[in-house]
Amino acid sequence: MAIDIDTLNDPQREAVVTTEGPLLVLAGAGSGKTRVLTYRIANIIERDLAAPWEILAITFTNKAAAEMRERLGQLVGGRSRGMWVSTFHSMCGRILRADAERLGFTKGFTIYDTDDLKRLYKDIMASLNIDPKRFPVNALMNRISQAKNDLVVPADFEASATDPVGKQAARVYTRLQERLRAANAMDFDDMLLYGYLLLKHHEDVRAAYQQRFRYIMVDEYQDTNRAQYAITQLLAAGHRNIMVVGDDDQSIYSWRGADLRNILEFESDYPEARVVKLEQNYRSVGNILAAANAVIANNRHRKEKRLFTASGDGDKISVYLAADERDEGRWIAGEIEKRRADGLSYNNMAVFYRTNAQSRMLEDMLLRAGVPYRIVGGTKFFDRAEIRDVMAYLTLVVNPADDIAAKRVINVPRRGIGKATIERIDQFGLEMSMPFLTAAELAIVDEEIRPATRRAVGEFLQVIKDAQSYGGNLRKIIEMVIDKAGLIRALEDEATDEARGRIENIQEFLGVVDEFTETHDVEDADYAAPTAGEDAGGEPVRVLRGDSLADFIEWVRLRTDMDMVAEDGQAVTLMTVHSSKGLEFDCVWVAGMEETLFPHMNSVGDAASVEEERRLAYVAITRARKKLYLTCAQQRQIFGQTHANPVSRFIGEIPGELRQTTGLGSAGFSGTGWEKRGSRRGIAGSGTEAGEGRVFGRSSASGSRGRSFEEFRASGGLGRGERGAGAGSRGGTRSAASVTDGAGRVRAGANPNAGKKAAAQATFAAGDAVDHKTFGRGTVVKVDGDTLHIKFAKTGQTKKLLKDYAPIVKIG
DNA sequence: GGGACTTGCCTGAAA
DNA sequence: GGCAAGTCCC
Repeated sequence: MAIDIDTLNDPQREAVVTTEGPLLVLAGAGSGKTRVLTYRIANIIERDLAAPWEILAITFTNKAAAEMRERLGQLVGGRSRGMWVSTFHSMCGRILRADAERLGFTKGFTIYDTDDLKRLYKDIMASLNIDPKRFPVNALMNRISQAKNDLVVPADFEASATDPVGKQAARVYTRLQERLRAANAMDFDDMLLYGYLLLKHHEDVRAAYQQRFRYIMVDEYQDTNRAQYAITQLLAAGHRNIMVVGDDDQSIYSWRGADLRNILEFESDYPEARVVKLEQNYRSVGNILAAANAVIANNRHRKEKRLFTASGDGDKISVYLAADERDEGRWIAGEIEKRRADGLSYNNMAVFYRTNAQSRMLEDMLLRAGVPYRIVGGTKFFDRAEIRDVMAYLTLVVNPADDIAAKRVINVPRRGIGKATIERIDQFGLEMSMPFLTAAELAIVDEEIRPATRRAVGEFLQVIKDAQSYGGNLRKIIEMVIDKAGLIRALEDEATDEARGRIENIQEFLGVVDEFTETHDVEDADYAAPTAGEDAGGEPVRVLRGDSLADFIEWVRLRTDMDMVAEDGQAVTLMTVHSSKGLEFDCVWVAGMEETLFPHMNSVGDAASVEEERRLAYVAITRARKKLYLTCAQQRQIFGQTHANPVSRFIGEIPGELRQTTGLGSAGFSGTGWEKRGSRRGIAGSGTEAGEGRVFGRSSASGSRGRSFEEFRASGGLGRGERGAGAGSRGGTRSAASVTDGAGRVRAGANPNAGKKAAAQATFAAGDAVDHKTFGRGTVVKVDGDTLHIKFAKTGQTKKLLKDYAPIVKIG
């Protein structure tokens, strides 16, 4: 298929056809960045400027890489085969596997994720007698991670660390790298660090990749850290055909090492660089774009841009002042149903929040209103204990030196191998400098250990050995390991709902195995060019084969739940603002627009952090195509404490004529009786009781630029046509968001026939089957006013629950 | 060795 | 308030 360059605007076209030399593309939100990237690659291919394997496109997430690959497939079909479209980490993984020996690793090295790494840290800290109370694990981990991202090796770190934490970190860092190497393992940061060191110190390797990659493209360049920057520099030094794409206004990851200098100084790194600005926004209506522009204009440190759009103004931005987070969630649910009634699909709607803790109440309210939703992030599939257990077994098959994996599962499922035995083996292994697994082998003949325990150790080792010598295909090997280890059997014996859930997860994991096999067919590899370390012009190297256990493990390690956001069915998307980057929806709700929440309290007080929060707000606003809603709550429970915080400064930064405010006593708020309950509670964080017992905005954020609810309303925050504030309509009035039926019971969600699964209605009768968030399935035995008597299947106990507060859903 | 109880934590989160 | 890790106790 030919690409049609005429459909691009001028700067877009310039970026596409500028193939030679360094190119910086400053791509504003919604300016068609991905299109430019894919068209540019397609253009290179179509004009035969390079073979596919001479092109490298780097993204930050697997999801982004997969999307790009798909869009490229549509543009150039099979000619994208062999192209490296990958994340920094998987690219480094590939480079490192090919020459692992040069750095003292073998090709089968394991990648440790944060959880594995933490175990190792604790281990090391114990052996170095470092008190985790004085030096928290997380602090040391952060410090060392930062060092790795800055390409500081242990020796350099030691020399520069003068503060107490730094000194301890230096000890840990040195030992950590030794232990990782002994376990033939790397953490995520090491992949970049060692990737860099390999290229830096092995000239033949560097030269091979420098020659190979004629064209290099890096997406989201504003998010690169120093290590990624340095790797990019090295790789691009050959042909200097380096294109980076980014938007400094969307840099929201400085806390994980992203360095804005990388993009701001691109032009001094490459003086001959061409710079293209994409400023036409094709996503949002005028009012939304104007709001975004107005907010971001308050940042002092940024490259000046003027985003514009050709589309009309569209609706004003709706601001809703809720009484509390419950009201906020319910209002959002109501508005969602209204938009749904207008004919908009749930898939085009999303609710964002600043912190994950906010999702609970929003979920609860959507559930009650019967609004189907899906959550991005949160509990991660691959982080579940049962999945990690399976992965640990598989890892041991490929890398028996992986002590963390061995210690994790030697007694999973329970085999009667206790702490004492594990410590004994571990100690012995450390003394003899042998892997834990080898030490365990010797423990079988250790007379000091009980015979039954020794037998159990033998059984455990046998599982690994059997798998190592097993010849079947990938799925068969994995099934065999699960079977021989008895993982599912042990769960079956538990016979609880939770255990059944875990079994389902393991089965789903097998589905993931199939997915891997399907998406990594053997042919793919035939298109890859030789890597360094192979004879030049030799056999094409096979990378990621569909049937290799080691490849499967790496693939799993480098992927996350972001990749698993299935598009099945109709549902509203719930996620943090951070995870919304790169996405877009017709309608967007941003909840919790209050000082101390957004901007977050940890950021106020530091100008640079506030600017990052503002960029975050900018990202949130620019996700919306047609309609944007911002909500805030007058009071809110955070970690069990009630807080009353002023309206977010970011709302104030949107010009008044662009927004329309409702809430707090207006028709969107009433008739449920919540407010009575809520008002009985005290309000923390403000020692002041204002008139009528209401305390507005006198809490933790005093002195900030956010405005209290009263100020906000008094200052004309409520525009024309808005319902009056405090109009005395509290209680008893019908509203769109909640309907009171004849019996005084409340049904959340005004759209009764929105046919969705698990439609929750807050009306219960005896005999109803319900599902409780923690207690599981149960049956309503009796309804006593607001109190439900529910008998739970799991425990057999009957509990009294308040229908409006308990996390229960009617099912069936 | 394993279950019950207590403590401490808590922004965001890719690979 | 909720969760996970650590500690205690049988």
